[in-house]
Amino acid sequence: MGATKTTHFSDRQNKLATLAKALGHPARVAILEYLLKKNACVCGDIVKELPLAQATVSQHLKELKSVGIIKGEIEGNSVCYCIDYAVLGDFISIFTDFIKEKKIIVNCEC
Amino acid sequence: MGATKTTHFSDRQNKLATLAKALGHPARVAILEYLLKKNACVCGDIVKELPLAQATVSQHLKELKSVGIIKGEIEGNSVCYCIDYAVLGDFISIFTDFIKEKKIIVNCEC
DNA sequence: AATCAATATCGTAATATTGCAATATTACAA
DNA sequence: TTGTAATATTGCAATATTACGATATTGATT
Repeated sequence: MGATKTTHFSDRQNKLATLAKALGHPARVAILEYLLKKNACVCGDIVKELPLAQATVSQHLKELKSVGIIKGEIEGNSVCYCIDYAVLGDFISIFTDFIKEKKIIVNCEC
Repeated sequence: MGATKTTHFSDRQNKLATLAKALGHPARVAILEYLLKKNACVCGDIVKELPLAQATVSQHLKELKSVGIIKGEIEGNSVCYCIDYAVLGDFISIFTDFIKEKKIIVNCEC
């Protein structure tokens, strides 16, 4: 085994899990944090910002890109990354929905 | 390698990553969803609810417990799980803060 | 005490993730 | 066109995760 069983879960559950997983590494949190602050920036700046090798950062960027939460645009020699706010917004609303199902009056029976 | 480098990231980044990671599996999303709906329930019910073997569910519960987002209380020979709303609330506020740093006027320069 | 039911833990196989050096690729500059 | 700077990709080693059968543990029941 080792592979996640996704087929038996709902699309919504899988989607939330996939996006949460993308946030599930401090380097990727740091990348997003930086992009949220700068709004957009060149890959090289991200590499300089992080305590990881260029190859590793590139891999994390790829992962964030594959989930759709960021996008990169080639600018001559370099690549400018920015957050895809549509996807991030989607994530936030799924997460918000998820949380909203909770009963307001918190009264754990156990 | 294979181990995440946490030392060079901030506590806040690591915390957010850790909690996001806990949500990064559809089974754990499903467990939390169920607990949010039921407010509290016995382990056996969760096992019945999920398309996974008892041992696997137990492992996922352990992971959620280790992050603190749920807690289990022994009730005779069964265990009643519920969400720790303090921790979940903490998570939500960290996430909200994280998001709030974004510039409202979204205008990607790339 | 013996058994049963519920849950946790162990052991292990399959797969995924993390990290990096080395190398490839690409666009620009000289 | 040769070189250089910026990114991406490849290949690989170390470690983590996922999944589950088997077994242990614990409380309840007989």
